[in-house]
Amino acid sequence: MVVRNELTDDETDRIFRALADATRRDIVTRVLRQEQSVSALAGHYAMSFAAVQKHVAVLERASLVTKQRRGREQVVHAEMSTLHRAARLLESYEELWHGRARRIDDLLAEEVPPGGRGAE
Amino acid sequence: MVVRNELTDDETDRIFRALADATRRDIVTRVLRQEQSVSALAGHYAMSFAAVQKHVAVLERASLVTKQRRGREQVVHAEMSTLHRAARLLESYEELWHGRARRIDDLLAEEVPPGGRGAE
DNA sequence: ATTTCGTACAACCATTTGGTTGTAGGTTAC
DNA sequence: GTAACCTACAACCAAATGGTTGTACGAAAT
Repeated sequence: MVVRNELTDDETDRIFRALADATRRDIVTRVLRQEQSVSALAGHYAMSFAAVQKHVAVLERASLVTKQRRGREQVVHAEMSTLHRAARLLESYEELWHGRARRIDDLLAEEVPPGGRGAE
Repeated sequence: MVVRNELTDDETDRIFRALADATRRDIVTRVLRQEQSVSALAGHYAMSFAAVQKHVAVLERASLVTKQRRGREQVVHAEMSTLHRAARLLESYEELWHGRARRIDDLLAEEVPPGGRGAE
């Protein structure tokens, strides 16, 4: 299987949206430590089983977790590669910022290249 | 000023939710490269000025950017520390995974002697 | 002074989200 | 077989999201 290292906008949307909820982040940390069935996960939260199931589904659509049947249980485990790629994306933002100092030198040297307004 | 290195659930919610939109991520990368006024930013997108203004407000509430008045413009610049802390959070998930075979309890028992790793 | 520019904000709308309950199907246990 | 358990999914609801237009106000340019 070919593993692209870059994320599409949609994939990134789903990943960050999935991580933008404390319950889902908690689910992620739990299954990072140890994979668990959906109902085992549900036992930890003060909400219905169906609600937890939905949260898992959101994480699954974001490829942050996968499910695997085992008997009558569905075992949830973390998908590290996705988490890693999200981390790399944020790190690339940091790199972008660190490269900003160089750009400022250029600006000072050149003082606003002509035609700066139009493009893109 | 004391800079907590950990994020509350609410802060983390806001950060990831803010990043879960392609337009807002693009705004972040633009102001990471170079700070820009809100209207300059708005010029880059096929949506109303008010919509862009709202996106900036979402990023601002997440502390991913700050605004600074300059003349009649409001200049948006990136808040690296927040981006960095989000990146660190994801990295801590990765560390969690790498250490998952070990007993976490031992780590917790030993960690953080009072005053140990406070300010940054 | 008047106009123009950049911003702020309210009101409105369609869609999505995060929760609920209820129903149904497949597995394991008795 | 029957009961109990785990999961799936639909229907429903309140609240949040992402967009719009319109109005208003301060700063700058004329």
